[in-house]
Amino acid sequence: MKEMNNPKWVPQLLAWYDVNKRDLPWRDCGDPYKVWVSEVMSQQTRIEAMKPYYDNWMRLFPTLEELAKATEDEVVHAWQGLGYYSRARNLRLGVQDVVNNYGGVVPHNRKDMESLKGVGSYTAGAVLSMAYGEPEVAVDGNVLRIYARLYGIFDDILGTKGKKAITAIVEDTLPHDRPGDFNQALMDFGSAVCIPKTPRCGECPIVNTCYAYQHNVTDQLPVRIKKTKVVDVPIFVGILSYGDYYLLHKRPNRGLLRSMWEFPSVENADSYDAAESGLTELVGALGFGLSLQPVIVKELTHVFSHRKWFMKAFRGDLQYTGDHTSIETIQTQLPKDWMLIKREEFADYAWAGPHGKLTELCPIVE
DNA sequence: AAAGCGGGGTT
DNA sequence: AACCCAGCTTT
Repeated sequence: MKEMNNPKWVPQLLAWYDVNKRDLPWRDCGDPYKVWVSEVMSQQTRIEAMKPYYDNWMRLFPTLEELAKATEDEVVHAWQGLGYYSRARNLRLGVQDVVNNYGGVVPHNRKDMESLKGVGSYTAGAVLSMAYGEPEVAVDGNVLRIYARLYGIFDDILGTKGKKAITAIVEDTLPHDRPGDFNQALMDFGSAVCIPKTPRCGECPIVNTCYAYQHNVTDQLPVRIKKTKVVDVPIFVGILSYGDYYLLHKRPNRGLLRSMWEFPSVENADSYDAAESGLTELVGALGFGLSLQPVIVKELTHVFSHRKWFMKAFRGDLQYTGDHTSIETIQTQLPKDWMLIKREEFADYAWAGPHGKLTELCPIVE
């Protein structure tokens, strides 16, 4: 085994953790499934935001086997509102892999762990160290920030070079007697003391060995260079009803908010008239005529990581242009990615982000 | 190496 | 309005 460097800040951080650690339901439970779920839910997400989802998830899918049996629609529905829905789909696939090919036992080594869907370098290290006590690092945004400051790393921590440089130091400083506690100590420390904007150096237990503090460059570290451009997208939305039923569309099985339900919409239309003809064409292909009311009933803006929706919602009434027939018959004749449902059934489906907020414009049916 | 993928709290 | 969060996958 490689010789381990154990600088004095490591036991100091562990001592801080022993006093200040957060009490979290998946912590110190020794259950790799619970740790796995919590780690995936935490990706790019604050702990406070995912906690209620975690509790609900464990009620719905308490074990690997229960989750493996669930449908994709069920897991996405349980994930609704949390974002990055591929996490839910991949978690289900990864768990199925473990049940089918690993005898239901989460792997104990990094190679097998990282082969599971949705499990990357960070999540593998987190699960292995926290659930099994394996000496594996878990390098996330907190760790990159903390080490950049502690060791004066001026490489871009979002780039490959910076991440590799820091990972090498983390591997060198990982205490093999308490790897799980150490990784979690870095998370809690990064969330409470060594925070992104203005680090609380006044209450930091390891300032005496911090490069950024000693050299007075805490305002320069870490270096993060990001270049995401947010594209503006105007969207006209039709809240279209046929009697007590609303017409909904399932987004395609690729791209943003894939396979989630939305009200019929037209992107990038530059006028009401263009939107009206777009919606008329959509429902026309289903056998409906449309009377759209030219009054905006709701206007809202929704920001994603790489685009921004400017939504204008209108009401409309549908007329069936085919032979007079029952609602049940019309429903069966619709393509798979369209449906007519009542307001009271809305809660049974996963809504495409901001479309869920438009449901409040629909009358309550008791 | 860069882009795609959500939503919400903080500054 | 910018920043950033217990990142991973696809291109």
